[in-house]
Amino acid sequence: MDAVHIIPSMTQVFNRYGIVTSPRSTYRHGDLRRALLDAGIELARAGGPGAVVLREATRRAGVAPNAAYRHFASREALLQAVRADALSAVARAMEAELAHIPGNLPAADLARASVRAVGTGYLRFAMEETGLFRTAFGPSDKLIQATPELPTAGNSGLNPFELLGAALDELVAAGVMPPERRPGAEFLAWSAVHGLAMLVVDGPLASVAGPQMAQVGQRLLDMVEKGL
Amino acid sequence: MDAVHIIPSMTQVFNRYGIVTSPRSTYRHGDLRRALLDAGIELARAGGPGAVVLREATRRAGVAPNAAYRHFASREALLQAVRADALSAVARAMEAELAHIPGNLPAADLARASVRAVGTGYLRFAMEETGLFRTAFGPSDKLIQATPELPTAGNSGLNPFELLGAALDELVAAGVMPPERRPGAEFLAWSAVHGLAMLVVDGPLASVAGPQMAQVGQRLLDMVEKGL
DNA sequence: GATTATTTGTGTACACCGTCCACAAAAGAT
DNA sequence: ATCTTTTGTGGACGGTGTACACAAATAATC
Repeated sequence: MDAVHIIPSMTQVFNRYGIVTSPRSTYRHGDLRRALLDAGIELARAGGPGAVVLREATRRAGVAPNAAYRHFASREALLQAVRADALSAVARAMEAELAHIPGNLPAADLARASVRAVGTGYLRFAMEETGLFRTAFGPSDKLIQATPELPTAGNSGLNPFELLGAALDELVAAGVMPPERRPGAEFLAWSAVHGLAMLVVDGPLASVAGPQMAQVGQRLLDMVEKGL
Repeated sequence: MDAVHIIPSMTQVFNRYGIVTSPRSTYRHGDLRRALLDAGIELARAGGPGAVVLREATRRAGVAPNAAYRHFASREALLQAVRADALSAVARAMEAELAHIPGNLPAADLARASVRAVGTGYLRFAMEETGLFRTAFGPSDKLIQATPELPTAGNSGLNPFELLGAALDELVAAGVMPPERRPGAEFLAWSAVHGLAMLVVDGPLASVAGPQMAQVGQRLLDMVEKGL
């Protein structure tokens, strides 16, 4: 099969910056789903969930608006896919933080450091990738759940929630946390960190706590560690 | 001035349910700003911030879409006013919870109960008035600040944040919390409670923690109390 | 290899939204 | 009684998501 075909319409294709996007040489796109997803991720990164606009994604992919519907049932479905990608980015941010823990710590300290690393990664991601963070945890029609089709895990194979759970398990294994406190503990820890992130990212604490986020974040993790 | 005038157009006015809304008997509305705000609040209550739609508010007020612009500079401005109202509803929910504290407690217990009441009111409001809660704390172009024009206080004259601050002050006054820990403590407490509310209200914990919200909430408040 | 079926694009169209502009009616000021 | 300001109406524009019909490219089948 020859890959070069007549362009269906000779009208030039411009992207939204007015720059000529090379029109596809084939009528079929190749991997439109991927292209739309990438465009969606870029939009989310820059402007949060509200910026994930179907028509704009198709524009960036150099394709008619309706083409999107061959790959996503709706705007919400595209957003869902972007969300999954953002979640695995959160997981990778946590893993990066976990990788910085010195290797020669006693088990109890290691466990505590792991919990902190998970929380710190979460907060760091919220600050550095605000758009993606808001997309990952912003309001959605359907709540996201890890499906084989939409993986939310990082390089370790664990998604953010599972990474937190693993760190808490370490805490129990190291004898730092009594086992009877373990069930449901991820809800508490997650709530604290998530709340701070949300309040700073697009809540009323943006100006107040934003600049000192690192300090406030560590103090919040102190509270979690002490109160869990 | 006679209040009854000729109706400018005899076309019947329908609201979106198809029910005939009595057309205004005067060309001027009377208090359109209030009517739009009420409509906006109702929309927010039912569907969160995204449901606050200018045209729908004007429809409910029985008025042309553009009339709204005589009272609100934009949709966002209307939303801002709704948000302020929702915030004062949060404050009232907290005050209702504070009012249930028995009056004969020792100062330390009273202070602790006050902090819990503030948190419980917050969580209760999130569960019972989800739409308003999401509107109050959802993403906004401009972060809301208490202005005389848009009051956010409850019956006590304090807004939610100030109510929390007052409760924490009690904690210090009663000797429960060392004074050096007081500055910034509202960020920590607020984060924890806010996070749980958000995760349950339109986050991934809706199905997991939603049903046991009361228990999880109290356990979260235990953590805050112990860890602050 | 020619014909058919299936996938994946395009084009047109609709309803809805926020918002701008010009105009008209009511109310207030002079 | 006239003029000015406020507050409503009407029409229009560009943006969105999405439904429907059609066309091109690929895959399947005889």
